[in-house]
Amino acid sequence: MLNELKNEWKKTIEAELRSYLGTDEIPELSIGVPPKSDMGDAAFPMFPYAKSAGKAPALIAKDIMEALSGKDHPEGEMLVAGPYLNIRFDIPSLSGKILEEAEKGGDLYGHVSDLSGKKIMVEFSCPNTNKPLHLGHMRNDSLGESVSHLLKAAGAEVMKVNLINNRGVHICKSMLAYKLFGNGETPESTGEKGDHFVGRYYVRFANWEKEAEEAKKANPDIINDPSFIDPDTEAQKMLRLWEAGDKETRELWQKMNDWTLSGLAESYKNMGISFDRLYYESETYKLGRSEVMKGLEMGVFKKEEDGSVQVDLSPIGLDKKVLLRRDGTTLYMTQDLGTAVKRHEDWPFDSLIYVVASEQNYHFKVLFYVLSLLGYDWAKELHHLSYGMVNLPEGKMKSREGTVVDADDLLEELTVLAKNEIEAKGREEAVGDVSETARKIALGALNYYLLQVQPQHDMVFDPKKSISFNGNTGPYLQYTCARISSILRKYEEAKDEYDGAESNCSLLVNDDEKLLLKSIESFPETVRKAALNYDPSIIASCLYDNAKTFSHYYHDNQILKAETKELSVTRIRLIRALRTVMKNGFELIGVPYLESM
RNA sequence: GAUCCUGUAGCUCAGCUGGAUAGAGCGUCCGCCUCCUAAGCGGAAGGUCAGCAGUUCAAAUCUGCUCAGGAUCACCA
Repeated sequence: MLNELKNEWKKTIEAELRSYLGTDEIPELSIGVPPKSDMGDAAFPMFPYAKSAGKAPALIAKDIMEALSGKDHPEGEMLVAGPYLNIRFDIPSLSGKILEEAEKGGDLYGHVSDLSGKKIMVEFSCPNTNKPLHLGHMRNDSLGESVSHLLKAAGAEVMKVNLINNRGVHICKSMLAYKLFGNGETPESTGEKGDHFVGRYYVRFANWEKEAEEAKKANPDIINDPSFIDPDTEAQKMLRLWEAGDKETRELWQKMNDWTLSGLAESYKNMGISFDRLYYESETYKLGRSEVMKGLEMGVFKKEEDGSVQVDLSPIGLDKKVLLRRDGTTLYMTQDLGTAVKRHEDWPFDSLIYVVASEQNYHFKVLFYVLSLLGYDWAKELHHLSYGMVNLPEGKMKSREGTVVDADDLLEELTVLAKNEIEAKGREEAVGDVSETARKIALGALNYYLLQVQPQHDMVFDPKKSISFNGNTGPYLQYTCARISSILRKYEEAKDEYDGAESNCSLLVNDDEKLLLKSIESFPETVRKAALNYDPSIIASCLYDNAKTFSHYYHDNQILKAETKELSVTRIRLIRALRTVMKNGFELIGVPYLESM
């Protein structure tokens, strides 16, 4: 609505400028926003026309305003602010329409149709089955889930997929450690969550490996000692057994995978993450071979003298890449090739988005190129949503140094903190289910924290300070929304008192009310921008601005006991529309909505 | 060495399709609960937007170079 108006103004002013300057060739007029709301709602700078007019920008602004004021022009009031020609819209007269849109839209307000008819697959998470999730995975999961919601809100049909990395030598490592040191214990017998149980054996292997290294360093001859077992050699041996389908190895593998996966499923559930389809690397890792063979026949790949198959990447400024080992076995790249092709067969998508850390930029650049060499025209619709690392104040998280922030632990700690807050404020009764509310606050805090940073940027997480419930945080947004809900509840309870009072949008005249109206009006535009850029941080900052404005508004103005009943009823409409925007926005960034907190 | 990413307040981050006085939160200091939830609100202090040069009427924003940090460049995944 406001955008259309701005564009109409732009065209009108440009037309006037053409006749003013006596030429059709004028620089495009840019649309800005004045720094303060009392300066108007749209700003058109006149600088670019100063030279050809031979006049100061301020004078041009004045002339154009005078010229236009006698003519037909779009809705709004012109004012000159130095070198700018500003337009002030009559927000109160538009506010009825704005609120109606939001009321009509309801839970779907903010949804747009830019991507309607598009089928988009989003791949994210992709855990290993040898350890639990950590903070880095959480950023991936939050992003993947949020982007999926954004794409749906933009009209797309979305398929969320996960690729479980359940094979390879790293998986064998935890299996081997369990086999040697496990003594038959199980998650049930120790009372551990399955993924943590298996993860403990993965760590056990790493320690064993370290001990063996030291033993070898102390006594190089030890490798000839028949009683010495080299961990890495042993793990490789196990991998070969696995690939050969050895019954005992496969059974152990199956058992440990199940343990991990049931643990991961619980974590996903707690984090509000879900998938429409799971792919398992054990089922996909061989899929790429026939694609590579096809490429060989097509002549786009080359068989080297040593028997390996390689692709020449010089057209995209890179070196060479092996696609099939000389022994004919497959690689990560081979697997991803096959998986992509299979996915397109399973569900012919218009676009596939890989949510994977920026460390793998090279891999995806090559993958997309190779798929295009194979003649898949959908290869150009593949996107790598590359996101930055989550670092600690002292640098990278390192499992060896035990600095990895475990996902379950973090969520649990936050839940306890939230619970303490609820109790400290004496809100147990108001909140109802304390544990459930605490859990939702924790989740809101975490998702908001992870999503407020632009995906591409690395971020720093300080376990001691980072997650707070005050200020620019998820709980602040939840709190603001809960206050709105509280007012709306009270209004419903005392509705009789407002009988006969009609809402009158022309009463919404103060600055905060105008800001909120503008934000409500532009919410669909905000969603569109976030969806098309795969960037949830745009939603996060919009919601934060709203919460901030509302808090200020709330502090200075009575809603239920405004000067007149009419005004109260109108403000109720405003904050109800605001809650719609907040709630719908929450949905997009994984912040649970709370009726009360 | 090559390629890519990043550098904005003490810390964590916005702002970047060039436009008016560079914004938040945390932390520090000072105020505000007879009032719809103080997980709140207001105020103060805090900046050479890494540096240099260029393009432009106008540069945190675009270009180049320099410096600093990170990632990648495996017949690992």
